Amino acid sequence: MPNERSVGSDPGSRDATSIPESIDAYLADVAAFEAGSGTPAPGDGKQRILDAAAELFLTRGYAETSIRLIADAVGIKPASIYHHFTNKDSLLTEILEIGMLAVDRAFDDAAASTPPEPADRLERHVAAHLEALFAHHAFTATHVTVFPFAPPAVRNAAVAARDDYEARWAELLGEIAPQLEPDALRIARLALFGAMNSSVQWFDPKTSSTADLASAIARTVAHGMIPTGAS
Amino acid sequence: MPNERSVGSDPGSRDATSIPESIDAYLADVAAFEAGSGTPAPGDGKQRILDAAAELFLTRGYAETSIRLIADAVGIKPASIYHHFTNKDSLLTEILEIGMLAVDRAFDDAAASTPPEPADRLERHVAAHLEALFAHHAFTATHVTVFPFAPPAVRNAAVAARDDYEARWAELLGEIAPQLEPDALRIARLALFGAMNSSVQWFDPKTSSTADLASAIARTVAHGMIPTGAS
DNA sequence: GACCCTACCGAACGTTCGTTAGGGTGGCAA
DNA sequence: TTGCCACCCTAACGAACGTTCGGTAGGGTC
Repeated sequence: MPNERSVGSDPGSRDATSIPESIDAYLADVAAFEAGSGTPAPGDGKQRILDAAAELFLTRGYAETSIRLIADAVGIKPASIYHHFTNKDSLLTEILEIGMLAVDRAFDDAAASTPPEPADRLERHVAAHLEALFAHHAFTATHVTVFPFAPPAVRNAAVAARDDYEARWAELLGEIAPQLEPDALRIARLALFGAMNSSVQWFDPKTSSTADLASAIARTVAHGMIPTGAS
Repeated sequence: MPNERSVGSDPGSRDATSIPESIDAYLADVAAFEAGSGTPAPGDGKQRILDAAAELFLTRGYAETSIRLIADAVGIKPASIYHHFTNKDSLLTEILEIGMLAVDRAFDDAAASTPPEPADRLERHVAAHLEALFAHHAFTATHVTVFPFAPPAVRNAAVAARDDYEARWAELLGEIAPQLEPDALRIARLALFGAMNSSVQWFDPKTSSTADLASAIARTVAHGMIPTGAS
């Protein structure tokens, strides 16, 4: 309920700062690209800017990444970026929205299938979050490390979607662990978020599988790392 | 056990804007360490620069915080900062060293007392880490959020001490949860770090006690958030 | 008084920043 | 053919950046 799904695939309207459509187009193009078609799609320039900027923002930081550096990475001149984005802030805003959309859809997919056991349900959602985190790594991980230092205007534009996503997790964990009090539940939720999101800084999806990571984290969170018996 | 001895005993500090921090112990150590040059360095002004810079780096980010902004916060002119620090990088380096020293000493204190139960031992160390995290908040939290985007030279200078601290935790958790395999142990350790350190972004030590936070996190990590059930 | 030292300042340096103005393509629609 | 439009360019703007330099006030030491 909290999240809005009325995206649609209508590429018609283009209101100066109308962003959701382009996000949808972006995700569609990414899916098409990953499906095998390596041909440069129309509107390719903007997405290449987004990709390069997200990667640079993530590795270097927002303020440390200049427009000129992004332009060099794409292979164009700095002024050309302003044909696709009104300013640097809007570039980061769009990246954050793409990342939020990715994890939100992953939550949808995980919620669609309903495992019986609470532990399995938790693990499925943890796996969905982590897979989205690394599948669209540059866009989702930006939420973890870059967001805290983003300009206030950018943070304010992204905070609503973030709150919605956290609310979905709060509801889920409330059902999974009904015995926990609200305070403990809130701490457990935020600690779980910290544990999962911190993995973008130390987990390499090329050496291990995200499924293994998800099961390890989910198992620890579900049953703890000390075998039952000790008080 | 927590090391907060000389908070307000001396009327030496005359300013109301500075955050009360017990960094004098650190400065004594630095003076003893650099005894070769023979410069005693009383350093009241330097201390205020460190406090203001740490707070600004933490809230705004490193690149986003200008030397002029730090100088304004302290009440001096930008050029005066270069009397105490060779450049901006060295300012961040020193802040990171102070933060690392704080958590490392907290680990020492926690290790000095040896509780019998693994769960109690874990909780004591979690509490020690979290208390250091919030007692020297601006200096320790900088390691969490600012470090990833610090200039490479600064990161390289701080990475050794960070590795040492992580190794101490790895040994501790290996003793607490000997049944876990190395891979699972590593993930559990890093996930625990992510959970604890993320609290600097959502926990307010003024509304709740860090001890409650520590027990909540430690209990979740030790026994999980799902009551004893089949996996 | 001569000398040194710490702490700070005013003024400026050269560089990089985000951003804008204006011009030139090539392709597609009429 | 003409006109438009998406796209990218060169060139430059003012502002802010980290940093340096020469200088000064004050205090301690012989």
